Amino acid sequence: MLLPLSECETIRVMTTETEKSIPRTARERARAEITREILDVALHHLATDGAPALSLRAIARDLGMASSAVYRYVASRDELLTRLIIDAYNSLGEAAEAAEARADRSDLIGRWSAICTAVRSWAIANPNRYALIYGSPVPGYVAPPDTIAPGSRVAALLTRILVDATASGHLPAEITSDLVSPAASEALAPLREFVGSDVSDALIQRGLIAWTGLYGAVSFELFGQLHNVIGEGPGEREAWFEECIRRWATQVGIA
Amino acid sequence: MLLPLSECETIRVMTTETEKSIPRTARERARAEITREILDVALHHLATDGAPALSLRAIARDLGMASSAVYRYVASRDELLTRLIIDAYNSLGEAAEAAEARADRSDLIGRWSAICTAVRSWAIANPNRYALIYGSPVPGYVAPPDTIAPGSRVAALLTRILVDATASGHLPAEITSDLVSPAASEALAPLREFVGSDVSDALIQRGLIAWTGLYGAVSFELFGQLHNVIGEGPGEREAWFEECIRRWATQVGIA
DNA sequence: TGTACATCAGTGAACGCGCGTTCACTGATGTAC
DNA sequence: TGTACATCAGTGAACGCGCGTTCACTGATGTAC
Repeated sequence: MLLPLSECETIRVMTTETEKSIPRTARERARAEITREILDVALHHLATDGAPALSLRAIARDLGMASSAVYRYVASRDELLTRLIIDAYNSLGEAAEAAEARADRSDLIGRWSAICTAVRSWAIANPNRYALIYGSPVPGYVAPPDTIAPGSRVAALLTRILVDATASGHLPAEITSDLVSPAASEALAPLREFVGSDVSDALIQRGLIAWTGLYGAVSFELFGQLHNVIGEGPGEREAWFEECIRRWATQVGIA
Repeated sequence: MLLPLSECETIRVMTTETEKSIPRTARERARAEITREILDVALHHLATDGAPALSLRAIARDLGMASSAVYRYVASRDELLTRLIIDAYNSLGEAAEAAEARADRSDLIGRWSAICTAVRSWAIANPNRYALIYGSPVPGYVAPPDTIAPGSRVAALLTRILVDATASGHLPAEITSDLVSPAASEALAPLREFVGSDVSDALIQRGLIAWTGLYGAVSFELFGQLHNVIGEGPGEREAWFEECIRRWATQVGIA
């Protein structure tokens, strides 16, 4: 699910100008517009009924066209799902990137916090899109490789903080002296290719736990696993999440 | 999703002898047997095709009976789902309890580790059952209150370790002196009722993060989010998970 | 600028499938006298 | 122990629904001369 950091910059450009040159002919313009409409309606169905209930016929119905006409724009239901997945990853990635960009570069904890908060906010605003990318996989559906790059955007942001933290030289001793078992170090090989060689195994491992912890916490909240665990009054969930952020940041030595 | 600790002991008894007194008449015996068969076939379908594809008609077909006959044993598809959910929670809970019981009572880290490992092993052995209870909720389905108690069993085990850790007096100073924001403390109120008043807010918060982290890690592994992140060679995932356990345990002050 | 042909969007009917659930009915099992 | 009645399991047909996908076709838009 990850791409080397070096390639990540290009992705951002690619995805934002995904609708490349302005369409010339009337046909091309109409095509782009209707494709957009189909995706919008699909997104709306996704938001209200969830992915399993997503149906090409229902989309066609909403758009007032024959169900067969949709096939001029979308090859199959699976392809539509793939587009929605990529779209969701990009939407989440953009939200996180925008939030992180607002923080001072040297304010590592501020950047960390901005990302976590953005992920949670986006998930709450788009529960079904979140479930689509981070919930249980749809049985029988296999995500094509095009989803990998968009799916790496948030992770890339977090990783960059670890790199910067290492470069700053301010990491606490307990982390710089911390070691990881040789077997675990080996298991981190794929990530190492992504992160580069400056960051220590221990810090990678800690970052990884924070990363899985972030999504674990958001998923639990979203999927109802925190009922009767964390209060649901105004601000309570936020206060709790703040504490989580603080602890994750401490874990990776930037708090 | 949680029940006061005091009530948890009784649940264990309840659920293990859920098939109460031995059925007397032939009819009752047959009924119990066929109900069992229906659940078994449902479980098998769940394992191979996942929850969304679960169908009463398919189950009837496999059992060689008319589709309408299933309704003598199961009120509706939703009710069947509920039974499978409860069953899954109990199966997971029993696995975790059994593993934890094998550790010495005073060996807190051993108990902690046993629980985490049991959860992961069970999830890997039963991916669709895991997805059923910890994956994205089925749109339109609402879990009835009967699922709460079985769903609390693992959490109860972890909580008891926090209680014992507090009672032991061996918690490191950084935890006993750690504080949580007043707002977060308030948010923890529902949990506090579950845990009792001995355990500090900070420790509850840390336990909570470890808890969500555990399921976050297992979900990520199971749902394919760790592809190209953690190596998939023999023992690599296990080595990585061991490190996670170690860090979570450190977080709650028992490592 | 005008015509001939190719390209493409959209239609409507059809195929073949599966699903959950209900209902009137038959026949076996259990129970009370 | 035997009979009369009630209970229950299981059948098969039906209702009404929705789905993904294909295909031959019409009519509009684009292109090359």
